[in-house]
Amino acid sequence: MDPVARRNDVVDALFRVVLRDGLQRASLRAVADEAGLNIGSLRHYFANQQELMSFAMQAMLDRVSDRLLRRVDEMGDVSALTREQRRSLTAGLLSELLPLDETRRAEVAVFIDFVAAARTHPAIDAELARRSAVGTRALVRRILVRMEDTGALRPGLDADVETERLSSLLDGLSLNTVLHPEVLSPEKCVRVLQAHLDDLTG
Amino acid sequence: MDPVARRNDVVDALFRVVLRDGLQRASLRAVADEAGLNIGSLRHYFANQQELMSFAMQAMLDRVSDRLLRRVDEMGDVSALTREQRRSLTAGLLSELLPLDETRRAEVAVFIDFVAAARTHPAIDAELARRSAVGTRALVRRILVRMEDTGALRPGLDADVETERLSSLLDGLSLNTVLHPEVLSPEKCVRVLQAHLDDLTG
DNA sequence: TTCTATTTATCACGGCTGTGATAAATAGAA
DNA sequence: TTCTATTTATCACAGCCGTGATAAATAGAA
Repeated sequence: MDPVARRNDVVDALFRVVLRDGLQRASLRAVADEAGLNIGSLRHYFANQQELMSFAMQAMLDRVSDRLLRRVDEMGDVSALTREQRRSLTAGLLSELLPLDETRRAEVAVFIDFVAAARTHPAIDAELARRSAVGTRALVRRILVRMEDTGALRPGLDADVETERLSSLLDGLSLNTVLHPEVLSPEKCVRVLQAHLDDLTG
Repeated sequence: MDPVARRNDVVDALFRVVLRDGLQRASLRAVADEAGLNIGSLRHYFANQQELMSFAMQAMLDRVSDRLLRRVDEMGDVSALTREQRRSLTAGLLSELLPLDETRRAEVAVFIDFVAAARTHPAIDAELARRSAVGTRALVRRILVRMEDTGALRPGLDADVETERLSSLLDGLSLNTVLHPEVLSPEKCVRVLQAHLDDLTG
């Protein structure tokens, strides 16, 4: 059996447990049960809890990152597009970070548990959580710079401030869509993002 | 001994534990130790874990709510103020929700653990978390409406969308300031909020 | 003082936790 | 087939958990 595939199976099981019962209940035994493995087998692939958690969090970040890169690849040559088309692509790219379907909703739910736990839980790598925040801001900043280069950005904006404003808005929208779906629906989530991008365009 | 004061002492101890070690480690024994009580004493004031958690979360919401109301009271007659003064008051009021000092930082840190756990943890009242989200939006909406009434709001804005945009921005800013202080400082947090309010003014 | 209600303090139980140690089963190469 | 390395499966241990039950101490009123 391919050990890489096995580890991914375990990570999938972990995500299901966290989504359903919360990170609190994601014990080694619970994850092993969910994966249909004996705890001994699980421990053969992950020496201890810390290793499993770090691997799982890294795997989640990789998945999101891969999806984003695939989006960028599919975009192709941007210079040949109209301003309207470019705006749509930008919105689509950032939407990749929002919990708009069940897959991304699960990801964000698990992610919230992870970053919240990273503040205090010894087995969860706080550095990984920090890197994801930095990564989001790097992406958002690149998008804003590109908008500015193509003249799509309203003049007189502070790049630092606008990067943080859009990044934190995305985080807040994700948080509320997942934790309070009856307060913030995915559709409204998109409308808010759209409104913000329109505002930046001026 | 005043039972009300005792319960508040316990809640304070709970907050300290959650801030330092996370909600995960806030067991009845740990909270009792932090409060300098025997677990038996603690259980005399709180029959079980669920009762303690609900009471603590309610207490936290009350504290924030009280601070907001006090702010509103101190504002007095708004109509006598200049536009600039009113803008400053608005920013100050909303800043009450941001983790700008150690007190509010602790509150937000505890709050994050609570709302995240509310999604799955049986002992934590999810309805309370929902109400706090609804409450924030009611406050933000009232502020936006008041701005519109005094002509301080840029025309052509969708109230629903702007309410959610500002609310989620506040949530995102709070989240990142607490979880990634090296990425988002309290000072930058304020600057971002200020920029957003300026944007709404037009 | 005596009685009563409040408050504080222990003990015990079953259950779950991560993990060390070790045995059993399986698969693949020689 | 035989040997070896991988994979799977158990057992045990110390530690923490919430909670039920009950005893001890304290305070305040009669």
